Formats: sequence, C-alpha cells, structure tokens
Amino acid sequence: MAMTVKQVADIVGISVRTLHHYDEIGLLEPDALSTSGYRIYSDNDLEKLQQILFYKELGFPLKKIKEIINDPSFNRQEALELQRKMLLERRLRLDKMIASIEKTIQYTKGEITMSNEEKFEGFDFSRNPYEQEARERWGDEAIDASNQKIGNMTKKEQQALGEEMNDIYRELASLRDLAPEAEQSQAVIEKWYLLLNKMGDYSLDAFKGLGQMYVEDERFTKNIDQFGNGLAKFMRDAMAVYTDNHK
Amino acid sequence: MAMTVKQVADIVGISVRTLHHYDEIGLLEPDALSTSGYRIYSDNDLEKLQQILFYKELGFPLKKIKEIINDPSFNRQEALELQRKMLLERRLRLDKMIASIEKTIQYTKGEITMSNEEKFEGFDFSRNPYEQEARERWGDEAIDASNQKIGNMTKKEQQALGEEMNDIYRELASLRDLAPEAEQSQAVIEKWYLLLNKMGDYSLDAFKGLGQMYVEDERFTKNIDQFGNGLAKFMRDAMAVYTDNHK
DNA sequence: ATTGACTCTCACGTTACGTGATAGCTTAAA
DNA sequence: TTTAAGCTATCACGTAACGTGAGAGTCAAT
Repeated sequence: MAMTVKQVADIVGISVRTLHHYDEIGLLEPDALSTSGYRIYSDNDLEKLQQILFYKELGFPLKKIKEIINDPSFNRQEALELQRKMLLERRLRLDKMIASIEKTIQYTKGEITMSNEEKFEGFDFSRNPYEQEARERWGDEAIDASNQKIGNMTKKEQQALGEEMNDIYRELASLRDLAPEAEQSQAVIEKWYLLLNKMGDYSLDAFKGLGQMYVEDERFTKNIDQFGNGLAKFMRDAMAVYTDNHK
Repeated sequence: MAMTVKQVADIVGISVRTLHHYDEIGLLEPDALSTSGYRIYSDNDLEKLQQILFYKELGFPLKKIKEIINDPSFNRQEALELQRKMLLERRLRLDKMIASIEKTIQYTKGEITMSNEEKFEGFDFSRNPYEQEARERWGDEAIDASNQKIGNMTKKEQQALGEEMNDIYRELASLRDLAPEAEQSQAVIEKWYLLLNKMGDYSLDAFKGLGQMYVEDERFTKNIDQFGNGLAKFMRDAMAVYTDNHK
C-alpha cells in the first residue's frame, strides 16, 4: 500500500510536519519518492512508525528511538513484550494517581489528613531514566499505629510493610469498582491474610473478627475507606467469605 | 513549613531549575524570600504545586495552567473531580493501548491479521486540544463487509457504527478477562442487539443464530477474536443466554 | 483550464526546561 | 576561624520536537 504523508498522518493521528521531521532526522525515511518528490510510505514504514510512536508514548527521546529500532539486534517481538510490560506498569502508576487524587478529594473535604509526602504519592515525576522507577516510598503511619505488633521491626521493614498494605487496599478498591462480584478478590484477600500473619497471629476466626472491626471501629473504617468509600465493608464481607471457605 | 528549593524539589521529584522556571514565568512564586534572596516555599505553595503538576501530567501547557489556577472562580474541589475524570479516561485509553499491543503481539506471531488502522487503534497521539478528544475514527472495513445491509448509509455513519461495534467488542473482551461470570455482559450484549437492529432486522432467534455463526463461520470468528482470543465463543454463549432470557 | 486540496522546501518561533558559568550563602568540621 | 562542602542566586545560551507561515510546484476533478 503506497501512501502519501497526509494519508499516513491521518491514519495514525499525527501531523504531516511530524513526518517531515522524522524524515529530516532520519528516523523514518519513506520507502520511496515519487517522480515529483512526494514521500511514498509503505506498509513496512507504517509498522516502523507504530514502533516509533510506542516508544515515544513511553517517553523515549527520538534520538534513543532511532538507536533502538536501527539496532541490528532489535527484536520486534521482544520490543513488543517490553512495551507491554511498560504499559502495565503505567497502569499501576495511573491507578496510584487515581487513588491519590481520590484521597486528596477527601482531604479537601476535611475528611482525612495527609502528610506532604502522601500528597505526592503515586506521582512519579522523575520520568527521566525512562520509567526506571527507583524512588523511595513512605509508609503509612496511621496504619502502623493501629497495628502495634510490629514495633520491633526496623523502620525500613515497617515502611515496606505499609506499602504492601496500601497496595492491597488499592488493588481491592479497583477490583471492587470494576467487578464487584468477581472471585478475584478472594485471591487478594488471601494475600491480605498472609500479610497480616507476618506481623501477628491471626487464626481464621480472628481474621473474620478483624474484618468485622473494620466496619465497627471507626479508626479502622476511616483508614481503610481512604482508599475507596465503602472499602471497609467490602473487605469485611470478602474476609467473611474467605474464612467460611477455608475451614 | 518553610522549605527551600531543593527540599521542595526532592519532595515532589522535580528539578530545582523547574522551580526557578515556574517562578520566572509567575506560575509559582514562593511565599517569601529570605534576607539573602533564597526562595522560601510554604505548605500552601506545595499544594498549589500539586495542582500544577496534575494539570501538567494531563498535558496542559504551563500558560493554560497559570490561567486556570489563577482564575478567581477556580474551584479546587471541582478541579479535583475533573482531574479524576480525566485520569479515568486515561486509564481507558491505556487499556485500549494494552489491548492494541497484545493484538500486535499476536499479529507478529502470525496468529491474526490486522488492518493498518487497527494497528493504531487505542493510540491517541493528538494530545493537543488538552485531551478534549475530537479525533476521527475509522470504521472497521472487515466488519462492514460482513454486514452488508448498511450499504445505503453515508460513509460517516458507517464509520461511527464501526467504531460503536469495536467499542462493544472491546468492552466484552475486557469484561470477560476481568469477570467471566459477571452478569454485566448481558447488558453489553443488549447494546449489541440494539445496535444490530439499527442496521438490519434481527429477531431474537436470528440473534441467537447469528451468535452461532460467530463460531461456525471463520470470517466472523477471525474478526471477533482479534479483540481477544475466544471472544467469539464468549459472545455466542452470552447471546444465547440473552435470547433465552428475553422470550 | 481552473480550482481546491495536497505536496515540497526553507526558515524562524515556541515550550519547558537543561546545562554550564560565575558568584554569594550556610553550616559543620578542622 | 577559616575552610570546604553543599546550597543558593542570576544570567544566558542550548535543545528537543515540532508549530507555523511563506512561496512554489503537483494532482484530480469539474
């Protein structure tokens, strides 16, 4: 399929100027030129363009992209798998941002308080090293406080734990939004059970009882519902189901 | 909390130069200056910065951001809600991209075929009008072809229809991935039924029969399974359930 | 033959900072 | 108390990835 600039531009949703630019810098030179000097792009060019735009979307500078796709050892298959992974990571980041903003909304309503660091949780503005996330995390003091048994862990361990807990909260919150009745939540609840048993002794019954506390004790409810309104109730129910299924 | 440039920069993960820049253009002027001319930021400034970075992440140019947050009618609450919506839309887009790349992976493995347009589905590179998506969509010729009854529609109408159909395919595909047993799919199948009746006459029985064709006629199967392996079968079953429930 | 929609190549403009250069400030250690 | 490390400041030029005309040739249809 021979295509002109405009045709290509329209298909992929970029500007003609962008194609000119990519030609200029040798990133994507058209397959051929017409007698009158028009750029003629082939299907092959289009596939290359797809690769380019993928990498661009992932934040790579054009220079790097050029290196990557011109590398003789460039493996399209591997590249696609990599890109998929990066997109999935992105979605995680996005989920955290959404959680963060929902928390901020509650915060501005005066329902909860947030530390300065918390306000920026989920935001990873250091896009520099191409998504190679290596930033520090901040534990959730509030939760630490309500689970005193971990007092003899190191600060680091506590933070890691707090983050793990937050992850589970977030996971449950988005699961609930997407598919409230799905059984996937049971798997996550299991993770929750195992995590709790890292820091205390929870029998199945104790676990169920803890779930009940999530809705009865306001300190729990408040903390948990930061991650989504009604999450405490959702967890209580899921924990009850889990308990009943496992004995 | 009085903070210097570096402290703020480290907390939110941006560069000192960026803060200088924001000061230069009057986007974020520090609360105060020390006697020696050092910028001193307050908690308030930090919150403003949070807003700025949110909008930036959403693709707004700094100039617009300045207008927005300096607008006397600027409502933080509303803004947050808006940002939440935009983030959710983003997640949808991201999901489409992920679906697209997974499809591409299959494609390169030779498992399916893709049209040029399909290869770029889910990619919205026109970030220009600040996420106010108003780009054109391209219908799915293949599907159009297998549903010849719409020959007397305008090109535009056909494209809109094709896009509607694709949306439903995608919706079903992700529903199936997330919660195969959910009843939500029935609602989507209903949308499918109504859509089909816009372009032809489908009795409930014809609808059920059509579902059967999805798995029996390879032309259908191929097209549908592009949106997810096994989607054709999934749809056939759901269509059968729908039919049985509605007579 | 003309119009309207594309195409080309300069070439300067723009956004959002990066990257030194040079110089003053602060604080802890020698 | 000086000294060095680590911040801070203000120019000011550099850069990435195009945007935006300007001026001119091309193509398809009426």
